[in-house]
Amino acid sequence: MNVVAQVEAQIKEEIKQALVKANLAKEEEIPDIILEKPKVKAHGDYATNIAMQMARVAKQAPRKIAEEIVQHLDTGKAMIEKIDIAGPGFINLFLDNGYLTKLIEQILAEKETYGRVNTGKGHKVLVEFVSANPTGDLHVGHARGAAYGDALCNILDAAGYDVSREYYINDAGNQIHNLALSIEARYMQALGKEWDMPEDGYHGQDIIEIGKELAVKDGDKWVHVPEEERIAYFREYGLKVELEKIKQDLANFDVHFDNWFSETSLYETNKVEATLEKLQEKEMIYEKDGATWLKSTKFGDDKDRVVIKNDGTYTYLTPDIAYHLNKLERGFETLINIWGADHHGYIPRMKAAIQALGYAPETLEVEVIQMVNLIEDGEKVKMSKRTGRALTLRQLMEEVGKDAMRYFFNTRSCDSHLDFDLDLARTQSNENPVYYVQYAHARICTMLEQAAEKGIDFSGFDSSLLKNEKEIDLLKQLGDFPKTIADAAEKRAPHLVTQYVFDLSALLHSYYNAEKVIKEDNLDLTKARLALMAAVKITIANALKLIGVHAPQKMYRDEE
RNA sequence: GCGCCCAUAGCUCAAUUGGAUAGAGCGUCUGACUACGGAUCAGAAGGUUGAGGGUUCGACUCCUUCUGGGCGCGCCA
Repeated sequence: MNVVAQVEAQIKEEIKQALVKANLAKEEEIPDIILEKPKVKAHGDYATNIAMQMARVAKQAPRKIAEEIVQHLDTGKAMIEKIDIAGPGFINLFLDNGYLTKLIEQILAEKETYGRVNTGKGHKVLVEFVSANPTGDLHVGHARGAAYGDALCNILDAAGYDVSREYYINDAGNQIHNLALSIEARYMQALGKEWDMPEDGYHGQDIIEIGKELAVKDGDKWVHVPEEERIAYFREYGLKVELEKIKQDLANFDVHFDNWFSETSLYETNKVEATLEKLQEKEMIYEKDGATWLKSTKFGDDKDRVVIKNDGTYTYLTPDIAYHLNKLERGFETLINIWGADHHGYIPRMKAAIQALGYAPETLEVEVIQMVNLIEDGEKVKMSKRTGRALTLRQLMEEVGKDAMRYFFNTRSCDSHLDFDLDLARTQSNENPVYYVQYAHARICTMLEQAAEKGIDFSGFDSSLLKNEKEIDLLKQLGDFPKTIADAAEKRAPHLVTQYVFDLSALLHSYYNAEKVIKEDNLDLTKARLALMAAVKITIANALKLIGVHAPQKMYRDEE
């Protein structure tokens, strides 16, 4: 446990004891005491609203309760220097911040593990994300999902969850057939033949390339084989090429999956039939109008859903239920799915299916990523994979860069719709806040390097010399890191980490401009400050790693 | 028509999940090293949190009605 958490726990305990000693409540009547960090410094290091919360139980005015608490509080044990009662009954606590300096030793010792907590307690979580159909390039929306999903996984891992990342490949359905037909058309066109694209074909540039590629490689070989054989080959070929591209793009984006799960494999291992049998046993499916239906209305869905059509084939839902059952059978306790907003209507039926199989509804959590609007020349660009008018992840990486993208997507909470101004991203990428944070890291590297050149290190430093306000602010922020991780994990909100590291960087820059770290006339102070800098450096790097952003030793600026 | 999401500074977004004076970036304006990197810093201006009603000590946050926008609503995937 880190020193900050220890101090907070101690304060909470002392407040609890004070309530008991003042005869305001029995120990078991006291709710969890919440310590808040006030926005305004005049309100202390911590504030608690416990007096207001206890007003009903104790049947007294909040301010009166607050006074009682203050009188009975053991300020020595809780390291409290001063207490105020303010407003309707807030208790503001001003701490002796001496304990904070111990943080530096802790951070320097823990290094890249600093910040890790164990609120997850080894809970097994499967996060499924991106899962785009292998029928074309990943676009901006997928990039957002990938950036969010990967950061979330990193954070869950840092919070002590046992996380797996998975990509579900829809390689069995109709859309793959359309892919094959689209490739066929492009292939024929590449050979100079008149050939119409299929109704629901994929019009992307990448498919045109595949058609050309095949024409060059195999000539007109596929014109002369039976259609069935040709389509089968194009299907397999297209799938392989598209999937490889997706894997490569994601790897370049620094997103790595533990498992690529193929829909086809569900059929090969008869999982779909087994799932239907299980639903049958539980009497969760029935027949009507020649089709088989899932009783999803039993679990809050609008209507029951077809699982076997009257032509005997499955709907999209059926293998998907089998897939989710398979996840659960592999021992995952919580399933987190990250879906685009255009699939949100699908959530109730999937949750219903989970319950129909006998699992609690909370087992499946769906995080919905809102749409990304692309703005170019001040106008919204309508994105569509079908028409091929989409900005791809790859293009975006070439123009903006991985770090800026991953940082940008994780400054927003995932349920906000957001506009991505392409012109802004192109022309002002140097104004992107990611450089601000990276610069803070690089600055510290430079300082440490220069100190080393002068033969100064921070061995035997005395952290109690760090007393000025900006140093205390930095220390407090450093101490907040573990809690930020726990918070971000619990709320599935990586943007809290991004905000955290931005704030830490702002404090660093401010400090840097106000105080000189390397003071050759004061070696003791220099050592202490260098140690602080090293601790900030570690923390920035750890935070950036969670978001998937590189922490550079030096900053290079592109020359115009 | 029904369901989900959203509406906060000129623009893009936050807000410790019900807390005190709603904060950042960009943009605008004023300042700062012959100094460890100026991709920085110090400061200013900018708000009836879409509108109305309710809940309570206290509301951007919860409930309700309305307005505006996005996305869904198939025996498609």
